[in-house]
Amino acid sequence: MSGLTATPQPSAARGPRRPRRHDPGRRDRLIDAALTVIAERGAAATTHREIARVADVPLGSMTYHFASLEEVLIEAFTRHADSVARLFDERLSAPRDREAAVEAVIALVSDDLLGSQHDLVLAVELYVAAARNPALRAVVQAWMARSRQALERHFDATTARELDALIEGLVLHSALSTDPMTPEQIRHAIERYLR
Amino acid sequence: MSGLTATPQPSAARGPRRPRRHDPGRRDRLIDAALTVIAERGAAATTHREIARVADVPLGSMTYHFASLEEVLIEAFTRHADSVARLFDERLSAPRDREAAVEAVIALVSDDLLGSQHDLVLAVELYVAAARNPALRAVVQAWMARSRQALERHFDATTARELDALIEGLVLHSALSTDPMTPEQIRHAIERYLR
DNA sequence: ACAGCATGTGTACGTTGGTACACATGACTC
DNA sequence: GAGTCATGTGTACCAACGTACACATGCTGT
Repeated sequence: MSGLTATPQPSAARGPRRPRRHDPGRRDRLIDAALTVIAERGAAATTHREIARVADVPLGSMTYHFASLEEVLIEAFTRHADSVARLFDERLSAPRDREAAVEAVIALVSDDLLGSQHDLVLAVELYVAAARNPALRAVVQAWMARSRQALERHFDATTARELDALIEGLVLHSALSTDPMTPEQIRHAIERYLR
Repeated sequence: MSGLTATPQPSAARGPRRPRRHDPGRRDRLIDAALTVIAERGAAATTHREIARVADVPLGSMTYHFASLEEVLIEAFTRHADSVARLFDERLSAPRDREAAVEAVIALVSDDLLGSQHDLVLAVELYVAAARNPALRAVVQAWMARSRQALERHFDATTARELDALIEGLVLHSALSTDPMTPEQIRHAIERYLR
């Protein structure tokens, strides 16, 4: 252990020697692993080592692919925001009239947003992280703008903004409550607002 | 520095020797300092040392007054939730009719909740922390229940719950937006919902 | 006045984390 | 088929942290 020449153990000391090589797309997998870790432990408790463990790559791989931990977080949250925004786009591109649009919003909240504790935690994690990181604040801005834009396919700008806020509140309260709102309650709230 | 007998420097080495003594209420001050640190750096980045620095007490004082860092966080968030809940109670105890109650809600959001970036960040920090800590989840539950109860002085239970969610969404979106909602916009959203 | 004990203080210890970096290797080019 | 270099890997270093703990001190009741 003199620091030089390292004696890399004769292939069967600790752990089953890692023969891994040629792993294209590893960077992508690392970003996905980062999202898993963020959802499980929180963004602030997310470490190079834990991401590497989840993705089953050596620690050194993290510093090779990312200049800093912050870069990992930004890429991960950007990917997450993109995928949720895509949900909004898809749900709201189908409806042809306002009534169908209302149903689409209800389905979006009940099925997509409330369906996944994972996504929900990621959203709140992003909000907190954004409170202190301008780059992440930009990610949140872009996400919100895209959501509103999707809603504006069917509602005027003011309604879209207010509805977006209502959705946020409903989802957040349901997520944190031991007694989350049922789909019927979600429907009631949204219909009452849009009536 | 042999570990024993400590040689406490002759009163003018590093820092102006600390003659402090007899500080009743220090525990309270530490909890307030903790809230300051949480708002500034985030709950996950809150450390014994930073709280002690802010409160201007030695590190050892933290471990004397609190069994663990988690205990500090729980006490701090509990205090915060209490003080916000008190705001709800006060704002909603005055109105004598529904119209006045609507005005009270608008004032509560515009003046109290949106007025302080500090409180707002604390709320989101609490939500994230609660996602992984059952004791904090209980704090959130109690807080939400109390808010709803205050609203139920003037609105039926369903309306109270939905209104509470709407308030949450409005506040959160405003907090994170580079283009926060104006008091007029807040009024519009709440009146539209309660109309 | 004095003993006892709650309160206050300084420092050490073991752990974990971000990052740096020297070295290894195999895919690709020509 | 050889050489180059992007990619991959192991480990070291230093800083920061939670916590433990030995020691100091003066308020308290008697």
